[in-house]
Amino acid sequence: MADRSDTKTRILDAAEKLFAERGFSETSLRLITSKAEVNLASVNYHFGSKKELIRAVLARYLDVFMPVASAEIVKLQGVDKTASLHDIFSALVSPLLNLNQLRAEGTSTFLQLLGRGYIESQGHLRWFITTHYGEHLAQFVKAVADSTPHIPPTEMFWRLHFTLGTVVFTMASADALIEIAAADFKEHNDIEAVIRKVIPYLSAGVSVPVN
Amino acid sequence: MADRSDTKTRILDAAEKLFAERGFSETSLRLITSKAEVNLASVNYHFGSKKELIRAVLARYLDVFMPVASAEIVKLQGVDKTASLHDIFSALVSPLLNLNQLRAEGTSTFLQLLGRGYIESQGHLRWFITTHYGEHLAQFVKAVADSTPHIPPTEMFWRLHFTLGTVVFTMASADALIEIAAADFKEHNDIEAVIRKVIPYLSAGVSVPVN
DNA sequence: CTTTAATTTAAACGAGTGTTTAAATTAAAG
DNA sequence: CTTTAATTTAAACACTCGTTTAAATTAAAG
Repeated sequence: MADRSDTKTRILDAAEKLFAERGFSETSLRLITSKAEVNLASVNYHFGSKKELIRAVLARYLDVFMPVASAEIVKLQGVDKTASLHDIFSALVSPLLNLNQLRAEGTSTFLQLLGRGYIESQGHLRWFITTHYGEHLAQFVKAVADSTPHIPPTEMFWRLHFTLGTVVFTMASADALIEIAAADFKEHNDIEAVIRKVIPYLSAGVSVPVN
Repeated sequence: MADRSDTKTRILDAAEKLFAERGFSETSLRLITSKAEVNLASVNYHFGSKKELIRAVLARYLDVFMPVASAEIVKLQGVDKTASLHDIFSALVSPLLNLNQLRAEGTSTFLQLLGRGYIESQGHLRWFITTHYGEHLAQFVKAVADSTPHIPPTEMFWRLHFTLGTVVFTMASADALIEIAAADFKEHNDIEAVIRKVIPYLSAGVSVPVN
């Protein structure tokens, strides 16, 4: 097996790019394999099915991001027992930006994939993420809850989903929004600028007193 | 032409229900016409294409909602020159709930359709909404901007899109979230409860001072 | 070198999609 | 009643999709 992984990698690289910019169901295997310059059948040979390819694309990022993000949260809580919401969200910025070292446009690709995943999937991706990375998610949720003891758990449930919606939608359409902002306001942003804009918004929303 | 509109209405009713709960591209014309108990070809006969059917489904709600919402904003600004963000968002609640008188489950169907529309559409729905209801949207954006003069226009651009993301994502998955909240927290919500929960979150996020 | 395993390839399969057509049916107008 | 128009119907069209198959090719092992 010479470059057995070469074909796999070519597929993953082409797939993640296309998935991120057009969504999963709008991206056919024929488009992926033609961009990757590999045979159509090689997807099913190496990954089994399109569903498993989607999971593999996401796992390649999540396996890197999740442990690093977890470590940042732990580190933050070690330093500051009463970390603010803003601090907690900010702790995720460098793990996110590190993905640009993993692959070009890694950060925005990952965030867009996450957005697409939550928007499109009828369940199999939600299931995949929560069963494979559930402990990390639970740890993050706990950190957020501890930082805002005045918000009851049931209210926090809703606000975290509001937050998920904000992030997911913003990231899925980030490219378009950045373009519009440049055209209408002559303000040139990248994905990091968007992340830094959204954090105060989320922090304020999650922590606003009830009633 | 006896019940010419009957077939059209049967199609619209079946389509909006299916579109709201499974999305546009996941809903085939064959599924719609079988639920509506009409012939497959009648969709193309009455609406021309699937795209135009989608627009017709949305227009049936927007034509009712937009003028009423606009009127509420105007009324609010007449009474209170310095209406708060919370007031402005709250002014939309009764126009939204009025849709339940238009059709059963009207409010949640409309909000879910809006969410699906913004999430799924590759542009034609965004274009349709902004060109047909642009003045209403501009009026709403102005009201929000006037209520928060400390937020510069370019920052407001981003925050309104964050808001759109929150609403759209929450509403598209509202049914699932309401179910989970009932199962996990024994808290039974309807669409109105969700709307009332999201307003403080949005208000806080949009108005939080920059830096 | 020969054998065995892994991979790539071209082709086809079967199912699903939106749309179109032309005939049949129903309603409206003269 | 007859003619004309509107609507409904069944069938087919043309296309795309993910997946499978079996043969050809390439790499690894003995």
